[in-house]
Amino acid sequence: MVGSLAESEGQASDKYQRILEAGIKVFARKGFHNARVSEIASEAGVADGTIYIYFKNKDELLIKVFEESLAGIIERFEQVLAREPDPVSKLKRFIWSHLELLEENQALAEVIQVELRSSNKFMKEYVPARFFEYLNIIAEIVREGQQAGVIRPEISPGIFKRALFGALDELSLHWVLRKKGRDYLKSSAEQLCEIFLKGVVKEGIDI
Amino acid sequence: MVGSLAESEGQASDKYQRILEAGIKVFARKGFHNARVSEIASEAGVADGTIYIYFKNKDELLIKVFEESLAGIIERFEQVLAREPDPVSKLKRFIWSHLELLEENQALAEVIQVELRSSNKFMKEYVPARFFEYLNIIAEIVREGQQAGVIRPEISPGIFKRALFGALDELSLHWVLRKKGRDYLKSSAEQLCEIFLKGVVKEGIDI
Amino acid sequence: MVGSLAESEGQASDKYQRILEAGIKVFARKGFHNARVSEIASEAGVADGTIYIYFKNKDELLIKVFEESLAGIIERFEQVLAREPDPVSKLKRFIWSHLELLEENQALAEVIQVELRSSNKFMKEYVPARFFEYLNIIAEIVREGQQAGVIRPEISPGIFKRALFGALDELSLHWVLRKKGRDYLKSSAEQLCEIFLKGVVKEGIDI
Amino acid sequence: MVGSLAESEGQASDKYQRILEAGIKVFARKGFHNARVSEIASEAGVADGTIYIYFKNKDELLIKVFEESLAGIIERFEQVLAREPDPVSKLKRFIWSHLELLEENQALAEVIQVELRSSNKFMKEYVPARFFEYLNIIAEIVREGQQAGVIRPEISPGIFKRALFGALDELSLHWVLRKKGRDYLKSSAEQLCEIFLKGVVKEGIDI
DNA sequence: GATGAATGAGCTTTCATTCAT
DNA sequence: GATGAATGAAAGCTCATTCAT
Repeated sequence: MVGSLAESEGQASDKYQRILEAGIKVFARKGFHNARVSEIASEAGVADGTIYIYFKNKDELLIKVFEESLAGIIERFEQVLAREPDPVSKLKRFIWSHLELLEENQALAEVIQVELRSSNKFMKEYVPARFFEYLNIIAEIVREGQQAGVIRPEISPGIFKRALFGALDELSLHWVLRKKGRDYLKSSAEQLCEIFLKGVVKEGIDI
Repeated sequence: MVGSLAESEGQASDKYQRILEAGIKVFARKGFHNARVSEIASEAGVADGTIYIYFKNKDELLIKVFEESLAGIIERFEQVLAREPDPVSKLKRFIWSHLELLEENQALAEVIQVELRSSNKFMKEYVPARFFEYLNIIAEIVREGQQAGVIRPEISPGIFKRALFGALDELSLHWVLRKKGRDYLKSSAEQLCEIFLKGVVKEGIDI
Repeated sequence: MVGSLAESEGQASDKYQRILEAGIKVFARKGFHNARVSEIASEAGVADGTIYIYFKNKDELLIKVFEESLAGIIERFEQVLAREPDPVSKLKRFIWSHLELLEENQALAEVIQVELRSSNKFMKEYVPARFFEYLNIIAEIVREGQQAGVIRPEISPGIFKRALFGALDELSLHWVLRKKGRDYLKSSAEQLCEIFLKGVVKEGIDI
Repeated sequence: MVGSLAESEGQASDKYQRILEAGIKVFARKGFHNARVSEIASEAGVADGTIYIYFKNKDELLIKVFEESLAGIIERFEQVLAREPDPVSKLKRFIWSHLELLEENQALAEVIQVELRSSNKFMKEYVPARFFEYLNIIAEIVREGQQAGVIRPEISPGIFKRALFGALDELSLHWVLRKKGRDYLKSSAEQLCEIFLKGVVKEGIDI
């Protein structure tokens, strides 16, 4: 009796957190539509009904999975980027960090890569505020670079942020789905730095 | 008799085509999982069961929607690109054409943008051959440019094609989901040409 | 044109017969409920719709399969039995012939064994007249035997006919379903003769 | 509170049993293929989905209906037969009991008579272990009788058990389907005892 | 008569959600 | 708060039957 109490009460009410993490795992494994609430519950070690105490429904759980995960990522990124001396290194660091993040945390990566897309669609009303925050890290670096005179002023930060994210996203997706190795992520990072910083056209060529 | 009947009925047995187009519309409107076979059927003006005469199941319909649509797009792109004199103009033309295509055909765009993703996931076994063909148009231009000496040899065509597609894709998604106006697409095209051809870093800055 | 006409008209309109035979095969192979009208059609080499020219519906086809098949069997049995000199040999011959018939014509056997049962049920209104005719062959032999003084008068022909048919049926079913060999049918025939003619109790034992 | 609630609800969670009994009724009424899961559910007073908590699917429900019902019957038969002094009376008692059982429980009878057949077919892989147990009660009596010297040694218990069951089965079917009265069952029992114990041929007649 | 493409009613099964305990 | 048995709506798919040719 004591033992079981200790066990069940063990981590106070971390149930919210546990469900969230179970959500990441199961959404990653099965995709949103194929994820079963009961599977998430059992992964989290709670009863099915318990999920509905902490989340309004399955959709909201997915949203929270994004939001909370991104919150952590954003915080971490801001710390990492603060250590970089200039906007150009920040941009490089962003690219590397985004891809490294995936490697460390594939389940979350799959949710963000794949489910964010399909959910964007069926949850049209949901505006992914955190995701915008994440994108704006990029835009902010660009603006900084423009102020510092190292990034061309004709570049639109709002479009650039999506272009870069899209590129990262597509390469990540390919890496996730096609089970590419570690080297593929490294090459991707190097190449993206080249492309987004210097472009592909040879210097001196008129375009 | 035959002729007039065929005419009044629509176009004889264009049912395959009609279902395909209804599929595009409904998948775009609802997403794959929320699209109801019965809705596709009624959109196509056929009975539910008729869909199963032409397609093995709902999954196969989605696949065919991609394959057939992309086949048309690829053909069209190859014609358009053939008219461009050099690899750099081809790359620009590709970017513009991709975005113009979306504008003309929003429903198809939504399916390709969003559903391709979520289906990639649950149809892991399906290898989207046509999509690879599409991507390879980009890679081919890069290779051409490298041979012609106008594109830097250190650029990997295989990674570049995904980076560019990802960027186009993300901007398109944003345009589709956030109902941005026509100008947004134009700016996107211009900016992407700048970014991917010349990079964002000011000339003369050491990186 | 000539060739195809010759072919299609080849056997005049034996289509009725062909469908009937296809019905036997497919009902035997799949059971009534799992038999597809289209499979019967293709087995018969006709179009699906053609079946509805010759038969009101699937149920009626099943009924006709029984009736027509039994008609042939009854005719054959009457010929065979007419050659037997006395009621007791007739009874023996009936048992042997019933089992031999199965061996020659397993598909029909399965239909009669299995589908007759389940169809009796869902087609409650249908009274299998031909089947009664078949059973009455047995009853008639018993009556003959009673008149000739070789069969005990206290035996009810109406109950005996069903008892014997049931026994034959059950052994046949076992043989059909469990893929027993030829010997099993021979032993069955021998044993049934023993049991139904002489009973199982040793002579002299009081019961 | 607990007790009274349990009482008012029926019998606590007898849902398994209730579904089983509803299954017997509906399978008997409609046959396996025409029985609707929703009808069984409403007959049992539960929701459609509840059936799938207790049974894997409709097929398994049918199997369980057999197995559980036969288990009860076999137990009852063994008790009844144990009270009979000798193999011959046991055989008589078996015949009477089988037919009496039907009378008491017509719905179950119909399922066993009719659906067992059609299911044997479509569930070829399912080996009706309980049914074999039931048959073996007969075989065992025969063996006992042979050891006791009251049943002829040339009778094969394995064939006899099927012959007797088939006869009982056919008469029962006729009784069930043709709505024969109580007397028909009595005559059937008497006649079967005569036939299976003493045969139909008059004593002294050479066969 | 013959065809076979088309129909659409109707089925089993799943699973998010509820609520009595 | 926590549970998990029960719910029941809803959807993909099948296939007997029809009917324009």
